[in-house]
Amino acid sequence: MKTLRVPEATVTRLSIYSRFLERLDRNGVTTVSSGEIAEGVGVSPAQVRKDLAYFGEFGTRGVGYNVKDLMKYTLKILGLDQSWSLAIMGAGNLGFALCTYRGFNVRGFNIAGVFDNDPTRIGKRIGNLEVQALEKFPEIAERENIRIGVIAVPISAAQEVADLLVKNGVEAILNFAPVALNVPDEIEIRNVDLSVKLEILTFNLGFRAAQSL
Amino acid sequence: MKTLRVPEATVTRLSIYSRFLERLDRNGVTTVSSGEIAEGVGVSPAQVRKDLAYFGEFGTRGVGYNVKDLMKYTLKILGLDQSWSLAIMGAGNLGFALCTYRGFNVRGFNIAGVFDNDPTRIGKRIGNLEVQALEKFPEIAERENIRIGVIAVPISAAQEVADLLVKNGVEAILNFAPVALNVPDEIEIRNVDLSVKLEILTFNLGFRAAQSL
DNA sequence: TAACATATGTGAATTTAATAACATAAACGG
DNA sequence: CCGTTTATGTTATTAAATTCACATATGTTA
Repeated sequence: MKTLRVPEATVTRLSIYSRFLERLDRNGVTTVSSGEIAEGVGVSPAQVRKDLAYFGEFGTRGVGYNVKDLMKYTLKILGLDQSWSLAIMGAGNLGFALCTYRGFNVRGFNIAGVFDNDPTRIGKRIGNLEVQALEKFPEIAERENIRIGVIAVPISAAQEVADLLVKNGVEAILNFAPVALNVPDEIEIRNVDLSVKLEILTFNLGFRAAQSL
Repeated sequence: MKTLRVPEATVTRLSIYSRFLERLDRNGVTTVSSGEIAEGVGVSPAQVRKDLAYFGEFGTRGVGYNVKDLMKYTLKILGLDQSWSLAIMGAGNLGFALCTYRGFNVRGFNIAGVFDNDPTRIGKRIGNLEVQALEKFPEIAERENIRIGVIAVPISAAQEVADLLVKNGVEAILNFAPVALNVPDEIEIRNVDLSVKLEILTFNLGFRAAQSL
């Protein structure tokens, strides 16, 4: 098998293309060109074609791409032709927002449990979920086949929660705590840092000001 | 002036170094090496030095970096030696979580207003803030000198809100709606897409499974 | 004070990603 | 059925980012 490494930036864009295609499909658009996708998501047409080329030939020369088909292909590539069970670790404001975030359901993610260790939060309902004690995680993780954990706890608890996830068979972690977590190499982990992008903005605003002196 | 373009990845890491340095400082650490920073945030030592080199020489050969000093430098570079007033647009669950997110205050961001157009939300309190009607934005933006707007509204309202921000002098936008917004070139805009990173995880889990066949 | 250990700063080499350019294939019109 | 148009897929080119390697500077010890 020809195993060509796919750049993470390509996967990121694929996820964005995929959602754009879903929108086109909902709007009844049947055919789309790389140029239109590029325009819609803010990249170059060559980039779109190059990204898709990692995975095969999906278009028709002189015509473009069939929206429904390409949508399905992108979903398949991203592993979204199946449903994934998530656990949200932490039922604070961020955990709450993640539990109720529509975007996850739409893309086939199923929030199978919310966990916290704060007694005042345990038992509370979030939508049709009930906040569970952390101790319940092993049992529920097994029953619900939870392969992905989302960490939405304070920095001080993040490593401990990551350990709990790993110990109970979670294979991938999305970490919202602004700290580098220590996990075995075989665990997929990505961080989402809410203030980093804000600081890119302030950097650029300052930088621009400096350059116009 | 020598204007060397700074890669965005460098700025991203700088933000992460900066926070790591604050943590070291809180823990009473006074000196740190590029290797220790690298270890702490998960990059290579050469990367740390290269990143810092865009902005000057901050260390002492054979010794390392003074934690307090380097922390101040990184904050300065990121534009965080001043306070920035933000507006959170959208008082849904995500907007709520962002309003109460500690990480922003810690880094010098001041949430100067929360806005929504839903009458059932307007007037509600979030911490010491009161949700304001969207119509109040121009007045409050001017009074509070809001230069950064955070979009936490549904896709359907995102472009309209972006237009409102731009029209009222906002210079930078952090967009949580999973859609490419149209703004003038001089506006700094960055997107945070909560499901993209999850889909990188599912892609990798699937990819790994495919490779082990 | 000389030799050694340590860790920065940086130019060169390497790797990786993005862009451009173009050959190829499909559709259409006369 | 041939020429024209269009848009893909792919190769070549350019650009960018990362890693490497080492010269340089500092502190320490004998």
